[in-house]
Amino acid sequence: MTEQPDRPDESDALLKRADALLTRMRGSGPAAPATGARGVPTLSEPVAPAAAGPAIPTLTEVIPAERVAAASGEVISRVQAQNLEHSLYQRLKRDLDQQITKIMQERFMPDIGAALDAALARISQDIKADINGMVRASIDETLRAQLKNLRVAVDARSALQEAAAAAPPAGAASAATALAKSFEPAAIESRWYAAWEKNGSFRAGLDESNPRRYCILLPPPNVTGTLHMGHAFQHTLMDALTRYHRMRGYATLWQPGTDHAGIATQIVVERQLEAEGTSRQALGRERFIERVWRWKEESGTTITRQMRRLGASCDWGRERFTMDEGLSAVVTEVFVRLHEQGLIYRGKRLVNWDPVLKSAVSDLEVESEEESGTLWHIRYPLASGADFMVVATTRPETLLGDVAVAVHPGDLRYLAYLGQEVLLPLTGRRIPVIGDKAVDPEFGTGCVKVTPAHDFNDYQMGLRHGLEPRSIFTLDAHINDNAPAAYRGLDRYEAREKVLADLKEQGLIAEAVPHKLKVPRCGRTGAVVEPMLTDQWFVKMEALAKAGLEAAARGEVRFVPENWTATYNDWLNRIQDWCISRQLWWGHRIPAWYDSEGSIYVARTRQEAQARHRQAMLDRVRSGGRITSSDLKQDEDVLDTWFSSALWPFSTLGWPADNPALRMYLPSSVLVTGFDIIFFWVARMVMMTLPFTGKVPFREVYITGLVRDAEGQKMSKSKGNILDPLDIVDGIGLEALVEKRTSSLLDPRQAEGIAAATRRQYPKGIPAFGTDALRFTFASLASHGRDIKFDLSRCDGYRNFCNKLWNATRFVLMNCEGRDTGIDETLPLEFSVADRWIVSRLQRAEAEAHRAFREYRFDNLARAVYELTWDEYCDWYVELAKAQLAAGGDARERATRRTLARVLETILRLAHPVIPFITEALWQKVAPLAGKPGPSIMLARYPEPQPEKLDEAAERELALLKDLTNACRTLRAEMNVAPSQKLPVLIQGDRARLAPFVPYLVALARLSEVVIVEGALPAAGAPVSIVGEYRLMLKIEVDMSAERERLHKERLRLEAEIARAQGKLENPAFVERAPPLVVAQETERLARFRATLEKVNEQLRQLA
RNA sequence: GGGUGGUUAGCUCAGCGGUAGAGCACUGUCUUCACACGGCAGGGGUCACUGGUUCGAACCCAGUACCACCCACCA
Repeated sequence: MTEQPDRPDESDALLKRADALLTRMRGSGPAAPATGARGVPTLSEPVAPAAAGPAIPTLTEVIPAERVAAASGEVISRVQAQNLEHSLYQRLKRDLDQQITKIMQERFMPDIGAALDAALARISQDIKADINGMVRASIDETLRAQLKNLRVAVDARSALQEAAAAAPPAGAASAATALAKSFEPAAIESRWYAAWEKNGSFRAGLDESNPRRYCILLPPPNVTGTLHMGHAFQHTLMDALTRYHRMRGYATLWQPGTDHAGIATQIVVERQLEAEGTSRQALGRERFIERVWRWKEESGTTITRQMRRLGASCDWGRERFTMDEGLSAVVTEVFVRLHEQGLIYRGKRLVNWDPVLKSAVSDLEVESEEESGTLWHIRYPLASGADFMVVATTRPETLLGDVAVAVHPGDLRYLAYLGQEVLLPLTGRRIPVIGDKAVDPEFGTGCVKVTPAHDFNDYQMGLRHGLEPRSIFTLDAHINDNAPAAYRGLDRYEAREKVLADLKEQGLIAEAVPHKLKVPRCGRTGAVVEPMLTDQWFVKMEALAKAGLEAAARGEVRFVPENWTATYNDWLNRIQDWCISRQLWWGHRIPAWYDSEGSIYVARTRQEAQARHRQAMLDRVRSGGRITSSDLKQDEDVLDTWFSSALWPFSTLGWPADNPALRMYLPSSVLVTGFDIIFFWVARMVMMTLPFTGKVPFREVYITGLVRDAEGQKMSKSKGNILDPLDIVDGIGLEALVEKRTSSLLDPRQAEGIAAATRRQYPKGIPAFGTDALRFTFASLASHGRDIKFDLSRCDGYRNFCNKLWNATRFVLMNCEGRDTGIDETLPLEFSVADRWIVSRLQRAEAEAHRAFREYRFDNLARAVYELTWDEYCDWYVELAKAQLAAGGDARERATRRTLARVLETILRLAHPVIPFITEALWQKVAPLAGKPGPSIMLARYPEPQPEKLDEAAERELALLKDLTNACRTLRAEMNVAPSQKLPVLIQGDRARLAPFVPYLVALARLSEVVIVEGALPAAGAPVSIVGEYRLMLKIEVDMSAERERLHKERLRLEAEIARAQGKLENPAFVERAPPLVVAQETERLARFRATLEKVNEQLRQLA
């Protein structure tokens, strides 16, 4: 540090002198002619490319021919391109450096002197900078041109595989094989998933002697569906949980399967038929169902194939489908039993009716959206002719079905009209005016038209007043014959127009005010739902719901996060009977048969129903009645899809037959799902599983957030904002992405906007991140109680993490393969503070991982693994290990290698549940070095924390070393010391304590020398630097925190004492005895405590 | 109308009584021999607002505003 040759003013002066020298030399020197026309540049002249002496080599000169050939024939990945660029860059740079040096040496007289040398150093820097720019530009341009010319591979996957094939085979048995420079996920993923599945690693544990059992039921996706981000997210969590417990030695089952998804699937197939110019009606029921089955066979494997790509470790051998024979039998069995218990009944009720689908739908399937409409005020003339009553309605067409006008019984305005009749306009019918408390006198006119057949409230009102509902709609929502002839056959909206026009003509519309109203639409078809009186099957919910509530209250079913319990309870408390019949064709046919008189026989089979019928007829014959034919007709309807889903927890386990799986895995451990199906599915599973098995279906329900897009919008195909998880895994080009997003829009006019937004958001398409990076991202986003705005840039970070892990492994392999990693326990080992420290940190991370799994805090799990791996292992331990290995010493090196290998091996196991592929591939190579070779990481044990290995002393020492190192680095920066220069440092402190760090400090902070002094600081101006305040700072920190803690404890103690004293005071018995004294004492103590606090605070302020 | 959650760096989010954090983005610098998908150094915050509790509040309490979502619906 005695000289600073790089100071600008000095070197400028040097430069001028050098220029002068050169100018003189150019005139007479012998070097000039040799360079010909190019001439010799002066040092202060800008270096133009053409004048830079040797021509810059062209790309083809530098790239080995075979690589160019390889690159032009195939699509290369981004990483490969970068690697290529990087190596090119390095090579060009090296060549240029050499050339520059050579030119400098040849052209300039060696005796110009040291001054010129310094100037040369600077000028060559400038030249380098320029050349760097040119090289970058040239490479960039060339690569871009090259990429443009590349043929787009027909099959992206095969290209990927080719690319992967070029890399050394991952996980090969030979420990000597080198890893590729960067992590390339594709090959690893396909190789290992196949291996796991083939080896039966996912199979359910059916050993009943194992008391630890873990089971997750996969919420069955639609059989013909495709994987979306929500699935990928939840499956990641389920897979992590399953892998974690499997590695901990639990008997595990992740039960997969698919759902027949009645409405959704039927609609899809109907659309196909429509495109073919036919229809389900034309085909007939039987052929239509055949057709659906065919479609299921075709596309039913898509989603399970996609799940495999994500590494889902389900037991595929146990895969079930809700329409399988076995599961269908369970559905029938349950239906029959519920019917026998009187919990299923058939009846004519007002239900939500989808006029497009022509089926009933449950309340849950109806979604209300606010739309603007009009509130019409319509005059109903009194029958007496004396006056009008003005009713307000948003649905004027339903007046054709009115059976009364209602007012609030206490409404003084209309008191006189109660009991009178009004003349229903357009129909001439006379209907009564009734009083009902449900009418809000404040709203509208305070008069309500009552249409029991087409409104749920009116239906209830009708029941209360004994009014007969009058249906005016056909099942496809056209006016029926109950209405005046003029309206018959009109669609409901045409009817509205005509009714309004006719009323207007008769002067019966008093007012029309704009009004916001909620329009109920079917969640599936989007059609406006019509309340309709029809015959349907229902499940009585009251008793079932009560049992469900009690199970949660007893804690047998626990929600995580807990606040969802309230949602669950709330719904069960207000539950209505469940309409389970659907007028569809695709689904479980209701096991009920009718005879010609309409008597119902619910039975498991037609034979059973017929037997039942014969018995009934026999009874009737005996009592002298008539008999009907035994030609029974089965109910045409099918069951709500959710009926079979509700049975999933036991139907998949082979119920009602007793078997090991049923005994071991009911109740299952946890259900992982979104809040959107708490009602549809979660609650119903509890209610249906309890009565039939006496068990709850699952002990815990982990409710995940919903995956939304980067703007927080729900992802949906019709909005064109979907991300396909596999596109993140494999990558996708911009054009393909745009095509995908705009192909299935509800409104094709949006296409342009969506295409533009997509191009803006992903100008280069999506690069391939690999499954592990995607899974890690999901895990890191999975905090509680929040929806997930999926942000691709998070993926970036975790892809980098995978690469970091990959390269850390490369480092360990380079240093440990073929060397002594301390597997032979008899050889001496000498562990350093650093070794003990990283082991201690590892222990903490392990404890954190277990806690995270217990609490379903996958974000904390991800963070623990990330920070341990990157911030501790890579940033510090590996660097420290380099110093240790360089320092030499058998026992020390052995201990270092042993620690390097074992900690890494443990990290891999720790991370495996989240990032299964990369950990498996790396583990194959690392495990032997750690003395734990095995066929698969899946069979290795998950690390259990060993508290005895926590080493707080080592952690404190390392913290000190980190601080020292950082202080030295800061010092370097502040003193502006060039990276190539070494810096001597003097540290004041405890010699015995600091001495062990010296080698580390020298290596980590690029010091040339560390001197530790005790006592006084050296004189000012000495050629050393001082990191003297250092120890003092630490001391303050420690003292402050200790003091705080002491005060806090003291305060808690005093507060407790005061609370006790107050408790005594409130106790009359005590007050009688000796109250005043105690209070005085406690108050005084409190005052003293406050004074102490004041004092300490003052001290703290001063210190700060 | 009832309920739940949210508001912290440019963006996405952790933190939930004790010196404001991460990833991405940004600035500078470095082709060093695990990693440029990297290292090192850095900039960037009245933790929505107002009160209260506390020695101390992003954190606890009360209220306000705004944003989501769920449930029930007034025709």
